[in-house]
Amino acid sequence: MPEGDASHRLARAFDNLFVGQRCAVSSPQGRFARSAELIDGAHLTSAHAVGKHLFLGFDGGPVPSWIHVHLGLYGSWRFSGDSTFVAPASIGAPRRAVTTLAADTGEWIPPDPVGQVRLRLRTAHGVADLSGPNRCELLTDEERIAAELKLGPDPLGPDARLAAPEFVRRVKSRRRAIGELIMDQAIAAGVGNIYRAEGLFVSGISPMRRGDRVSANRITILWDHLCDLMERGLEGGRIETVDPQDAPVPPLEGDLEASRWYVYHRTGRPCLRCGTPISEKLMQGRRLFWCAGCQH
DNA sequence: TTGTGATGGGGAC
DNA sequence: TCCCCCTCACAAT
Repeated sequence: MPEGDASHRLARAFDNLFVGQRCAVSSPQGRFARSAELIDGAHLTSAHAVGKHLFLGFDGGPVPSWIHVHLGLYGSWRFSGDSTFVAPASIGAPRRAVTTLAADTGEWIPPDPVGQVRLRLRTAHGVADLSGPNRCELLTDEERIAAELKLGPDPLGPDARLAAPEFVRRVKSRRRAIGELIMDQAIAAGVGNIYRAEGLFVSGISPMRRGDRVSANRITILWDHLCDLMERGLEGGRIETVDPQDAPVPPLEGDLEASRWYVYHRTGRPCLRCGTPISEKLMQGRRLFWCAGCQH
């Protein structure tokens, strides 16, 4: 259930653990078997993310080959390896950690795949198992570029801060509610349901306000907040948006997550800033949360 | 044991 | 707007 912070964290993990190494590529589940065979044994040469999309580049084939992964709602990667292989147990949707099997010899042995593993990448030191992706496919370089061109500016992309005017332009040209717009990956790549709710709250913007009726100045502020919040999520390894200054001390009873999010999953609870009960409704089939007292 | 929801997205109407 | 896909943890029974 990753938003952009998770895919960028994944790109970093692959950069550290796999780039430059020869990879055994397989599909224990079978659904990616035909493609896996084509790049099995190739070297991973690059890893990068754009929005929620992860691109892994391989050499060795007749044409440049990319594995394109989008985790969707349920997808996740699970990592395990020897002592030189330092990675989080998993990134993406919640998954039980894999118990690492230590052989008597002390040598690392790849664990059996757990559950439905669409894709396994293995080096001499560790494995990455992908399960439940929305998308997992092999692309040519041309196709990879086309996929990236469909996406709007990424708050975690290179020079993201300079992209504010482009974000303003894309929002201003639409009449749809800004809460819908910023979930559109062609308008901002990487923003999902949590960053939508939290970004709009921190910016004081009502999710229902039409894009063309938000001032350029406020849209710029929203962009900067999205950059801030998502950088924090990327570095912290989890989405946390509440400024320590706003965190209730001691934490609110029965609201243990109170210091993590302002509005997301806090329906009916008091706003951490103004006390107004947090509102909820469906927007585009997704649960939307906001504070009617703080957002206009 | 069954049911349900979850940080997505695409395609058919 | 609805429907379908992908997977699994956790709640409800």
